[in-house]
Amino acid sequence: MYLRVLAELAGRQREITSAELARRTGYSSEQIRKDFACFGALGTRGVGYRIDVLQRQIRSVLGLDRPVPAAVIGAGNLGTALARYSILQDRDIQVLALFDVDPRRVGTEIEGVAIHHAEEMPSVVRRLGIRIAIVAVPPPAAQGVVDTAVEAGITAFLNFSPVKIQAAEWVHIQNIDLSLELQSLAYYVSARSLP
Amino acid sequence: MYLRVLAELAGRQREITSAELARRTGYSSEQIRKDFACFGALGTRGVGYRIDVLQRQIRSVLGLDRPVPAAVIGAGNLGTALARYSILQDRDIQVLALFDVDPRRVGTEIEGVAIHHAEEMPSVVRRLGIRIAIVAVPPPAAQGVVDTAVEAGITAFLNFSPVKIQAAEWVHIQNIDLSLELQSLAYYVSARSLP
DNA sequence: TCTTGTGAAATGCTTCACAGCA
DNA sequence: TGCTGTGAAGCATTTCACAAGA
Repeated sequence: MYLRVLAELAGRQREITSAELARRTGYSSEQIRKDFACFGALGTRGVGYRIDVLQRQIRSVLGLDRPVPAAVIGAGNLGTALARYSILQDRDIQVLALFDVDPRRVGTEIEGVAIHHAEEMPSVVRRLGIRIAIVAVPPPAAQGVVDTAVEAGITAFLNFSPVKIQAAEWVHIQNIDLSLELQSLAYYVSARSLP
Repeated sequence: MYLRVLAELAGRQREITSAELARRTGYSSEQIRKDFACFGALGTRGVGYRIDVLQRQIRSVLGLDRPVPAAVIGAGNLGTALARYSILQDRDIQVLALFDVDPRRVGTEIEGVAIHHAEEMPSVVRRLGIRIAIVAVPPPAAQGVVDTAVEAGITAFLNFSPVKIQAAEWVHIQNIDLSLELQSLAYYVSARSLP
């Protein structure tokens, strides 16, 4: 979030105060100063933080100082949409491959990125240096593709399947559960008691 | 999450203990008992909670005791995929309409659900009783479509645009920021220091 | 004078421990 | 005996308040 706000400001000014960042992000200024202190960024009292230094430092902490090769597993509706989204929007995470098991999809491409058969994962992952996988397969297939991907050397996952995936503790799995998000929305619908 | 686990168990058994739910969800048993106490569910000491009572009670608290009509705003790649996903997967949240401004899309349909022009939002929302909107439009358009939707009477949003949306405090906006999720993944990629 | 950097206080959340009931 | 229900304790996070430095 800091990177996003800083990118907007980068051309216009050289420094930014924690108070101004607070206004733009919605976090408190103390929180921001604590965060920055935590990853070693230091500001100038009476002035603020240098934007370019901050950007470099945050990128370095997040591991975004070079592009990170990624793959999308599952080239159905959601997988395809996510691939398009990531390819076009994100410069830091580069989607270099898709995987699927459907022979009608394998061999085609999305925005110039090839769809490989899931069995080719080990070789393709190694060849392209892929480090991140976005999982968008049907729930019953999720555990299996993650197992395969872990064996191929991937340790970071963004999982869209609504299932709890088991993996070694050094594997990071970040879940986005659309069903859960949708259902929890119902709670906030006002006037539920109306006819 | 409780509903998902309970649905799996519903046929097989009548009661469930907080300890067993803890095993299946990953939350602690005390947490679960506190949650259940909080929304008025009560179990039987020595036995556990009745699954059917629990389901009814959770649905009632969440406002899922009847289907909730919803719409998807933005029928691009992501919007279309989300619509398909919601229509097919979710029985509690019913996507009854899509909205877009592109005349090539307006008038067509996705899985039998019509794509309307965004200008028709007020009348369509009123006619179909829509209470939830899933926002999947380009960032610059997000604030505008939310304003329109709020005026049409929608108070709950699931926003996929990477922008902070301003709205009255009685409007609930839940954000899913794919860029942020992706970028934060980079942090968990192991061996960042390798060549 | 303005803003950082940070211990201390306050607040919120989770876990513990056990009384109470079927 | 087994499991719920819940105050109390422990732990974590956030906010406050202010000293220190440009």
